Amino acid sequence: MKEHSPALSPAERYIGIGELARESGCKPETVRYYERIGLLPSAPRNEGNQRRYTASAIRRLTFIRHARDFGFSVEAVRELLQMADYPAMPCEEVDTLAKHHLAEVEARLARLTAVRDELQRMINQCAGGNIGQCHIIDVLSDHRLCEHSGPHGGADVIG
Amino acid sequence: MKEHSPALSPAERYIGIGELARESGCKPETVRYYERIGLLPSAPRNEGNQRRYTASAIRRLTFIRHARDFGFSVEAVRELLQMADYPAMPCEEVDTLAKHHLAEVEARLARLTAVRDELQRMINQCAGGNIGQCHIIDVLSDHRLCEHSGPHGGADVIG
DNA sequence: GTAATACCTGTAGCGACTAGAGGTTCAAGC
DNA sequence: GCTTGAACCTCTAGTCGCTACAGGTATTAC
Repeated sequence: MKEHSPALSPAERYIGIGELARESGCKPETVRYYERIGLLPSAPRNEGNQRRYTASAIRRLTFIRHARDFGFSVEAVRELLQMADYPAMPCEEVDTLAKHHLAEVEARLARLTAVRDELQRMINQCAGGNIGQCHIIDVLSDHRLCEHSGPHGGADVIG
Repeated sequence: MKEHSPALSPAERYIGIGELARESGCKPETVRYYERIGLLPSAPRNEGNQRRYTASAIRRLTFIRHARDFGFSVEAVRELLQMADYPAMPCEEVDTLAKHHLAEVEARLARLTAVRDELQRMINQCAGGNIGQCHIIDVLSDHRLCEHSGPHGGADVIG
């Protein structure tokens, strides 16, 4: 099938989902997923029902991908996208969102650092004998052997 | 209903799933989940079909909880538990597992640190005008504005 | 005896994708 | 025009490690 709109400038030529995915660094499945959850608008289709995209989709998807790389949740990205659509609005909310996210990242960093230190400590103290004498197993068996006696934060914080 | 075995020493008295959960710092649902996936052995039941536990279950669950707090995956915990069950074996494998996990934690730390720095940088550079001039939106729109130009590692690494 | 609490099973949901089945469309070469 | 293979389509289910709920039973305290 031919393209829907045959006369487009190079800047507005249509591309398929595969090329969009390559350009923006994600997979076609992910693009369809983002469309399904409303992060990307429903793409126009050609006569064969395949999605066609222009450069603006590449920009939007790159923005999404990049914000996700920064660890913003999909919901936060949704808000950021809405804000980015209104360039005349004050950027206070963007600032707040970013600062909130920074605080979360810093908290995770702190917990992850504590975990790293404790892991290092227990590995260093393992003398290499058998499991019965192994300090690693000891520490895992008994929380009191940790330097930092609080919980390390839960696995969700770590991984 | 009465307990199955009425004459137990204090060290071997049976407790219910709620007390086990409190003792080891997780929830009853999680305990049942661990049993279902085979991290905990099937608990014996009383005549009313309720799970009864002894102190050894508390120890095993505490071990699991603690290893999870360190960020070990459930599969890694499964291996650690198997190893802990054979105290006479050399602890090389435990060591390897722990070191492997440490390496992953360090990699995550590095990526998370890069994300924090970039977030800080973009927040600091935001002059507080409107969204059209907002550096935060700019950076998210254009990866080239990052100091570290590689991908930050994907959201899974972050959150 | 009764009421509150704890427990049971089974199923579905979370977040953010990812993978696969089973079918259609497109682009290129002959 | 025909064939082949890649790219695309939809829909569903799986990942990880729980968590929550519905609808029922058992235990415990008063």
